Amino acid sequence: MELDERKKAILQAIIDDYIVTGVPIGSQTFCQKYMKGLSPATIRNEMAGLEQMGYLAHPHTSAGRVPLEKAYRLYVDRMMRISPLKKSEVELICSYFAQKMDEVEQVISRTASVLSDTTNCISMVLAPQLKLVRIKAIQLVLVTEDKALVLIITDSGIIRDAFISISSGIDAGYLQMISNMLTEKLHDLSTSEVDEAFMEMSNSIVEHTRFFHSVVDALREKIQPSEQRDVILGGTNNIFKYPEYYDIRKAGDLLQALETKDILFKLLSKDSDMKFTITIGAENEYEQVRDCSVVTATYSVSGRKLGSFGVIGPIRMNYGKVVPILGCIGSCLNEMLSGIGEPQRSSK
Amino acid sequence: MELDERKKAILQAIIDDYIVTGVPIGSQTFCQKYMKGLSPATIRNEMAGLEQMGYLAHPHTSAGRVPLEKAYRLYVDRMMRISPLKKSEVELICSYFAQKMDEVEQVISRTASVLSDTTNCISMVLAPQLKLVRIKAIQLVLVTEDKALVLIITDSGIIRDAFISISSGIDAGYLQMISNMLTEKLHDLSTSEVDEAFMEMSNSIVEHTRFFHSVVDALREKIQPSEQRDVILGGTNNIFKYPEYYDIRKAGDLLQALETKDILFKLLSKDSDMKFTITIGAENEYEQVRDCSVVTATYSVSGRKLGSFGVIGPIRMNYGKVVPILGCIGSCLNEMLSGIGEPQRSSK
DNA sequence: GTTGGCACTCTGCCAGTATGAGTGCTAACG
DNA sequence: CGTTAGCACTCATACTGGCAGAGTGCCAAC
Repeated sequence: MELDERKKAILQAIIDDYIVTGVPIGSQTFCQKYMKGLSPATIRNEMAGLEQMGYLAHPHTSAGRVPLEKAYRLYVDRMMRISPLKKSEVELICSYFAQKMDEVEQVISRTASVLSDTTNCISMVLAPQLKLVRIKAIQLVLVTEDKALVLIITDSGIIRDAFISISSGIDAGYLQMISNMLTEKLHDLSTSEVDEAFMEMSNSIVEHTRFFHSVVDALREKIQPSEQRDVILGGTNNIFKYPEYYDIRKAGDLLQALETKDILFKLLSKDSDMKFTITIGAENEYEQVRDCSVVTATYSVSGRKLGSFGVIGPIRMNYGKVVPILGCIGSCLNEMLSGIGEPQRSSK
Repeated sequence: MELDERKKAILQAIIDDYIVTGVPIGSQTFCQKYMKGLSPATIRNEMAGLEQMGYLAHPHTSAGRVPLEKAYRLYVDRMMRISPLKKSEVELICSYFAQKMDEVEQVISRTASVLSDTTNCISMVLAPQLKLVRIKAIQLVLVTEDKALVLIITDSGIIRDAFISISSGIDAGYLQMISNMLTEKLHDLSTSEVDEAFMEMSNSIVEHTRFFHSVVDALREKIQPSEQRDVILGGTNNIFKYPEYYDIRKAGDLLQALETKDILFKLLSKDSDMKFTITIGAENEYEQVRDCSVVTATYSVSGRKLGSFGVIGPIRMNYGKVVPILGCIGSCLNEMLSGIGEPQRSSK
């Protein structure tokens, strides 16, 4: 059987309807709402065809039809109307970023909020991944007589800090010397190359090895990606808005699975060359999100991809709205982060 | 009617039972489980008395009895057996803190995890409140040519940092000068006194006022308590373990209410001179947690109260277990934080 | 190809009924 | 007088059959 134009139109209407109502639609209601020109019987025939082709199903004999994953796939690939956001929506999103934000963490957590608030889905954001940036400098600062701060300064504005304990007798001058040395050795290296550089160094430094090692350990730890630190989650309560999760066990299981962040990290780390990835239900690699859809996008600063973000929601999520929202938030992120990272014009 | 010894024993057994089962208990089952010596009829008489006194209720005529809040109040005040923790339980708790933790934030988030994991309740932790500590030093660090880091170093090991933008032309020496000046002026002030000190200073400093103001603003903001930053939440998924929250709306409403952190902050900020506070159901000041119980405790370092932590759970929570757990975690916290704050012995 | 008609199926809702858990009351017992 | 057995009563729960409504599939006619 062929998927002719009319079938396509019917399928699209069914999906559009199901996305907002969440209930199966029957031939009669369908005619009234979408195709007054045709009789229910005709629609029934067409629906039967679509069902045979694997696009639709009905939960039981006397129920209306619901779209299957194959239908959603077709929908997002070829039928979805990506309506540009309304001005008010864009303004709403921008307002989340209007506040002054100095630190990357703030931007990231703001992003999670705006994402979940505007899409009504669970949002996830992967913080900028250090492996993609280059080290600009290392700065050690004496804080108290037994404690120092290690600052890792990168070329994309991300700064990470770590406290280390020091034994007494180490003074600011010595710390500055170590800072200079580390900066010189590590300058312009990508963070994936530092381990090598450390190896090389440990041969040449013999003096003060204990102190040196504690600095290196701190650096290494902070540079490594960490699921717990790098993935943040937002709007988990949105799950309660969808009837498909009124079953408390389903809701609990999903939230439990997300809490470990393991899966989220993997979902967000998988890179693709697409601007957006949409993964529908069983297409998902991880069992725990097989009855969800996942939409992700990446953000970048001055052309370099730094991290990604996205939403998890029911399979009938409003793809046509989620996609432009991700787009808009992506641009905001880009702007915010380059604001933080790059030298700012001296305030006039 | 009098609350004689036998009535008390019966009431206690009913509460103990209800805490673990969560279902009303009838006279017959009660006899079999707890008082083989007496007949169900006798128990019925006693139960009727307890009901009249306001300790028990039955949901409908042919249901067993459930304890009322008045009963729980009596229970926690006078009948509860606070069993000391088993060795394995103490070890479990300690294991959460075994890992090396340099930063207060890490300790706090660890605390939330251990609390929720061991009590099966929702946990909340209030980070150390700066208003209770004294400033030891302010340190400005030049990070890049247009950005500096402001470090607030306190006498209890809490260090807070903030980035500020600077206009070019400010060098490390100048920053050091400002640092020294600020340290001198603010040294040994409690954070609630700094605003005054700022006022005083703004008169004497005329030069570089813009820069100076940005430092002061950053300081002020980081010192202020912030609900969003200072309260953290853990184990929200534990809510799904209790049948009383199988109603998805109740669960959603509670989680929604907690997410704003407003109430949590107030719950944890209310100080009392008790070691623990237990607030049962309607005793709670805030409507959103009126069908929960809240147990909180404070933690302190070297005798000074720094913050508090606690759990939110169903009214039938296992008070007898939660209390010693809070106690144990309190000691761990104390130890951890003084480890971070105080000068460490030079590693041998 | 489209449509009306019709028999069929299945869910959801309702009322009725049986069951069982648990109560309150009363009268009898030690 | 406290304790107990007996009994009538209440109410939630589960099951039943019946009925209405939504929707389908198929067939025959247009």
